[in-house]
Amino acid sequence: MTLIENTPSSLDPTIEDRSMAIRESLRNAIIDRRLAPGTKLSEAEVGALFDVSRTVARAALQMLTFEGLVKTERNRGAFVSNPSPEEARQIFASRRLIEPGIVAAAVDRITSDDIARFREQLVEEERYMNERGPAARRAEIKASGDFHLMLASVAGNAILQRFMDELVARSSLVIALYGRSGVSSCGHSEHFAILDLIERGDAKRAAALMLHHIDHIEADLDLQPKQGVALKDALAIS
Amino acid sequence: MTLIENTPSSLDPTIEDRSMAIRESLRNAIIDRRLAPGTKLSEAEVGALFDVSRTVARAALQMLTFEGLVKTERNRGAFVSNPSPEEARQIFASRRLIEPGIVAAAVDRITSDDIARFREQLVEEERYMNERGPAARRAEIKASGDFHLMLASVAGNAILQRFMDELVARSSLVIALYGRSGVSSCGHSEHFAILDLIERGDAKRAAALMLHHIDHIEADLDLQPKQGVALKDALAIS
DNA sequence: CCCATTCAGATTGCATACAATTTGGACAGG
DNA sequence: CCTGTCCAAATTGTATGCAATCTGAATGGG
Repeated sequence: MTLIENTPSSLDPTIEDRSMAIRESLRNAIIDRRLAPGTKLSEAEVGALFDVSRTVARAALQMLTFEGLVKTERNRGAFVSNPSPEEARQIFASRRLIEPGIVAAAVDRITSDDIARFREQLVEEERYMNERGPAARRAEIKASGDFHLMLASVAGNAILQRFMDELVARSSLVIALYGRSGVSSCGHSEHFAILDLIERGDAKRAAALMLHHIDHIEADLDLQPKQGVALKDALAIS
Repeated sequence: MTLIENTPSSLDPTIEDRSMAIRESLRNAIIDRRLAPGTKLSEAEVGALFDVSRTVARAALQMLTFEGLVKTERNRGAFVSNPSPEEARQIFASRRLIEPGIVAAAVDRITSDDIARFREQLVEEERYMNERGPAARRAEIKASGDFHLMLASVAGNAILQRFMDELVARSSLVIALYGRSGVSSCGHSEHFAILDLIERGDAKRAAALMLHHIDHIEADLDLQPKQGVALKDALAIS
């Protein structure tokens, strides 16, 4: 019996669906800020870019719309989300609610292997911090978010992990729009401190520091309505 | 200038999309237990039922898949979700994390108008409780979930509200599969008690009671793997 | 009698064609 | 010059057709 299943490129097991692959690709482009908020994502254009029909491109855009990374207006098309200050506040309020619990769950489940992987990740994060240039900045933002996602993964709750996927991605958009300094420099050392507390099994302090950390991230934002956005929203409301 | 927009049936403003309407309809059928877990939802069948093409039906099923109410297997089709005991535990763990925070937020924002609406809702819930028959049971389950959703709506965070939409709907599926007594009778009185504490502004006790309430709901479950499900999962893993 | 193979029917995955809607500009009137 | 109307190009919404895949029963061999 021969293995007819030749598993063409199975690095990621979830690339069963081409629309899923496109979603991932666009997702990364959005959270990396290669696609700016407000950018139009026409079905034909996306389809041509990935060499698929509009049907598949449309499915990918629908998924991103569900995640809140893309906003579609009927008969007008899909655009990279342009979160309002109010949306930004809600995103961080949600994170304040969820992440301390994730940290507490991670304390109970984390292994020494996990901790080693976390340290590697934090070292990489540090490396990008010391580099210059927009590419390093993008990588730094991505790595910073990945810390929170790894934590969610260790916590062992697939549902919360999915919620965090969404919240971290949308946070990245918010920081791109309203961030004062790109990335708060204290964030990185706080990641280290949180990991230390988790390693020591101090769930209470780890959760408290995570709360503090989220406050810091949000404090670095300047949540004033952007001119263009405000105008657009006003038109949408009237 | 005549109003060409004749707004045919605009009770729900979000029925701009036919696929959205189908999603709502199927969603209600699933959480009402008119569609049992495991039921196959073929694109052609759904399309014929709602008099749309497979394209539109497919979009609705994709949305439900994203919400976790439907599970689709590639080249096989979509089925009403059959949550495993582990999934059930994760759903309730998520609710324990999120709902106390929602209650606390609701305390700060609730108006006397809201409270009146809540009391109406609870009276209706009580009415269904005293009725007999499967239709009343379905209505009771729905009403019981609606209490939690109204709370999320009052809390004023659209993101958390969407998370709760998903969690409550999936909880309904879990209760249908693993519920010992259908609906725990103490749940209703706890709803009243929670509302009272919210009205008095006692956020701490209200949140604590909500936690207790969720524990009660989960305690009423018998989270043993169902035979058929276990077999199916075993095949999927092997 | 049991088991592996094959094949037809059914269903999904995807592409394409057509209808409906929006948009921006041309154009006529004030 | 400004304004309102109308139309054509472009884009989305939807239906449908074809290819790929799965399922389950019929069939032939052991």
